[in-house]
Amino acid sequence: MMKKQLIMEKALELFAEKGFESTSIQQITEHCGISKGAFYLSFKSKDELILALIDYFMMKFTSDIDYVVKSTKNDEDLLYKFYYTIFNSFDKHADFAKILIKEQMRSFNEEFILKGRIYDQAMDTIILSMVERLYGDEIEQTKHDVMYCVKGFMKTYSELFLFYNLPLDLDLLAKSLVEKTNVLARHITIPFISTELIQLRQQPMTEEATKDQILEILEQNIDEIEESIEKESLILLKQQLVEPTLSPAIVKGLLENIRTHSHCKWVSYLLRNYFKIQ
Amino acid sequence: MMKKQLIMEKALELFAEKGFESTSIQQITEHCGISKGAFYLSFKSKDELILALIDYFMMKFTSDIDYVVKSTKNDEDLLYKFYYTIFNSFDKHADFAKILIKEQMRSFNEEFILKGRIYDQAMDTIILSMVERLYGDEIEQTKHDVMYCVKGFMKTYSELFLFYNLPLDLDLLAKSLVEKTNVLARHITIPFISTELIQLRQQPMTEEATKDQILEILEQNIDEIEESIEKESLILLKQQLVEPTLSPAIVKGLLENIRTHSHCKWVSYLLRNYFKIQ
DNA sequence: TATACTAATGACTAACGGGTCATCTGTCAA
DNA sequence: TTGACAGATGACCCGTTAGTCATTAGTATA
Repeated sequence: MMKKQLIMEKALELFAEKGFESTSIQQITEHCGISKGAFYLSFKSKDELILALIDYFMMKFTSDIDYVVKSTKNDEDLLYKFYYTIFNSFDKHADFAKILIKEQMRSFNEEFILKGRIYDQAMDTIILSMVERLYGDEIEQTKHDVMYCVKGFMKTYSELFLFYNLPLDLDLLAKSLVEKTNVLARHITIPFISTELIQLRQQPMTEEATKDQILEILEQNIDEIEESIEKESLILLKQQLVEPTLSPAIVKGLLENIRTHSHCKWVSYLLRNYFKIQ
Repeated sequence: MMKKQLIMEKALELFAEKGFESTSIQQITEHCGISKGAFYLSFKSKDELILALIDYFMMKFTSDIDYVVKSTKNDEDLLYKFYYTIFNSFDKHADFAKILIKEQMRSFNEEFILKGRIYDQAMDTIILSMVERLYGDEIEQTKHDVMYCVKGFMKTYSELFLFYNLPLDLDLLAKSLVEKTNVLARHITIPFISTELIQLRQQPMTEEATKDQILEILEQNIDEIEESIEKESLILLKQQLVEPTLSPAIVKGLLENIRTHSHCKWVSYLLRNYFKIQ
């Protein structure tokens, strides 16, 4: 509802400025112009608010970038579109990007770490698939290093405009990083990150959303939105999940119908992976 | 004195685990086996403790790496030694490295930001001088990008072993990053970070230690250490600062005398820059 | 032993944190 | 006008925090 949105927006501003822990509920409610009690009508606790924010934006980021990678047919454009989309999202949602970088590794809550790792690995998978597609078997040995460098570029270069308020030339930044990525991928020969290392890193969890989990989110989404093409698409996708009858082309079309709907981005991402749709 | 050292060491462990804000004085004193009052005999406040820790380690890191870069004559070894030294320091002082990365951008205190920026820029200067020396004028346009990528590698790759407890092959890591750096420096043509951008980033402050500031630290150091070659060297260097009479060779020798003394690393770094000693 | 002085203690304060709940307000149907 | 009820309020609870200070323990000197 309205209130929840307001609180999330206003809290985000404060979190970006001072971090989670240094921002009190008092300050949030004052910034919203509501009472303390009203806050607890929308969220059960401060942690729930934080988790809601993380989920909201990370689902957005992850599904957006996954779509860009999977839908771009031309390999020539792929890297450019990838970087452009990433930094454009960071720029548009600068407040969240800031807290993402600021709070990245903080371990004050088990659940936060788990959430963080899940999205981190989703991003790893997306980047790795892109790297494999672009450079093929030739870089089998060094692909994880390339993936890791791409992540490094993302984080390092985003700090430049997030924390120093420097003017951002998105086009130049993307082109510059495309070149750097290509140069690295085509010339490096000494891998540091081996497959074993990656597996060790991932050992704590390998959350693959199950059919039931997707179904649950799907039903929740259906309840939330009003009668529309999107709602119909969701219902059809739900039936397809329970009992597959439709052709891949139809499924892909249905997914396209819901892709841009802000509430359905995440379920669209999950379904794309579940149905193995490019 | 003894107590101060104990508190710093024990606090570091807790900070690395839970962060500054989530660690209370109570917990620190319990972990030290001392009373709360005893803490305040050594430090005026929690902030003073944090600043002392930052200064202690950042001076160490910065002066160590500066010395390595300036004292390595063979260009072939330079990058390798650079990366090796950095990651070795991070590995040896993992607790501090963790809080450095965790708390990097947190802005709960103006003074911390300033401190952070000063050391950040000192590191920028060191890396840039190394890049200029290794690759010369050919990369005039892209040198800042190369410098920034080196910093990115440092941060990104250190997370791998700091937060995932993965086994670390220092030699392989250094070799792997040397290759990556060389590849980037020799092939990239599209600069993103221009000189103007760097200047904009640095505008808030360009702390160049003045003669008086160095003198002050020098006197403090002289008071702190006992009669020894190091103390004599410091006194001679102080005289040289007030009234230059000694030859560069002698100054260099004196600096070498104090370089390894843990209390003098920072003043040695400042003097090396002041006297323009390679 | 008496004195003087420093090092150390921990009960205490004041402030602030997240979270609760009795109370109030505004609206709408009867 | 009355009653019912969802939405909103903020005083209040209780735990925790940084920081203080009167008191005590320990030790060196006379």
